[in-house]
Amino acid sequence: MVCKGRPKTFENSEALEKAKELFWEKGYEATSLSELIERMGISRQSLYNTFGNKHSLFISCLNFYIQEGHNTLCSILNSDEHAEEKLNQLIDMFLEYYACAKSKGCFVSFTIQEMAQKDPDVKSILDKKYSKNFELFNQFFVQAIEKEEIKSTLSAKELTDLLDGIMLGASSLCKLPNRTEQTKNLFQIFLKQIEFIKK
Amino acid sequence: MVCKGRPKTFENSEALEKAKELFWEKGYEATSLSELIERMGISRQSLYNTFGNKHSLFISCLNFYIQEGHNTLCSILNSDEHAEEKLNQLIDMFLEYYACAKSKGCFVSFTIQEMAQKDPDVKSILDKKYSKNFELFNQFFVQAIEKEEIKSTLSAKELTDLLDGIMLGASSLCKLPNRTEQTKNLFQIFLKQIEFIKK
DNA sequence: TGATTTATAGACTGAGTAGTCTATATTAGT
DNA sequence: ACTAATATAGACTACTCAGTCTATAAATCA
Repeated sequence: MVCKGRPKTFENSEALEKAKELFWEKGYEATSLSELIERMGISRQSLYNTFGNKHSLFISCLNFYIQEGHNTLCSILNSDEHAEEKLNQLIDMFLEYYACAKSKGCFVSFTIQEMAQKDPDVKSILDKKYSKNFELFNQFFVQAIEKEEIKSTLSAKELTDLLDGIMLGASSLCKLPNRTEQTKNLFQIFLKQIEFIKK
Repeated sequence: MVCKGRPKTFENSEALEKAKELFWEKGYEATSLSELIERMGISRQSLYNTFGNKHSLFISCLNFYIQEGHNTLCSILNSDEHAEEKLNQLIDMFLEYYACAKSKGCFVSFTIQEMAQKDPDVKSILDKKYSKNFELFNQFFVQAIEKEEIKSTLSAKELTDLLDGIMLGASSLCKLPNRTEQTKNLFQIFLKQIEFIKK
């Protein structure tokens, strides 16, 4: 079914991806519509037609980013690998994607700081994201302990809280200059909490 | 020595304090000069006469905040108490002042996210702040181990990195709704890394 | 070809921005 | 009382902001 009318010159998902990167770099307030239009490569009217307004575009970007992150997380944690391998993959992914290579930090962390308190929509999205995240990690640690792949003096819940907290900390730390070593070190300290059992 | 001319109707430090609170709440970009003037209770021209412009006012606020925090930290860590008591005071102070009571989070964490990458002045200030912070914590742990007040499977440097990381994480986490327990829990997990030795 | 529908380029709007200027108020010193 | 110096209230400027409007372009369908 082809539609009537002049066809769009862009893909929604590609434009959204570019908007996401700009908001990720600059935050909500510092990003202007002119910049968005330029970066997304679409006209002003097309932006409003397709994405509503600046705020709803931001919300779409945030949800898009969160969904991507969730998919990546699931694909790592739901594999058939040993828990140690999964954790290493998780940490490598985090360091590569968020923390070190580009020092971009994490869009969600940025948004927590900038928007969580003043924007109810954002607050609700972030709240749900972290609840879901918690469930995912917690389930992983519970199962890994049950399967006797790992042992720790910390409980599954404590390991979850600690990993969550360290990831949040790391995504701020990595935005400072020359903190790559310290950022990586945080995760090494986390791994020290766990004894891995190979069968 | 009294100066010529019409006297100011405000104290610099009081006005700065109020500006600091506004920037802390809203960040740099979302805070307008009109709001600053209103909150500080001074005239527009007085703001420019006394503090330069919006950017230099922000820098002054940031330095002011960092200096306050540093003083508090020093007064806790340089006391004659046992290391356990010092750590408890530190954590209580952090939770009370930054994390829980007001859920305001930490001005520095906010600024890392919003400004560290794009503003060289801010970047340099934050870099120095965290280097100084690291030295302070590291020295504390080195001495506490030397004095045999604490023992840990982690080194002084690792304890320092972990505490730094957890504080950064906590100051993001606490901005989300209903994360008080999880925020507090992070520090309890940290304390589990340490065995305290009473004489 | 002509009617209809959708997309786009770019002008436009009203509000708000950071920062400046001007006129006046309030002090100290002579 | 007059001068010099500083502070302040508020008008003003040039610009940018998010969002809208208009005219035109490009497609389908009859």
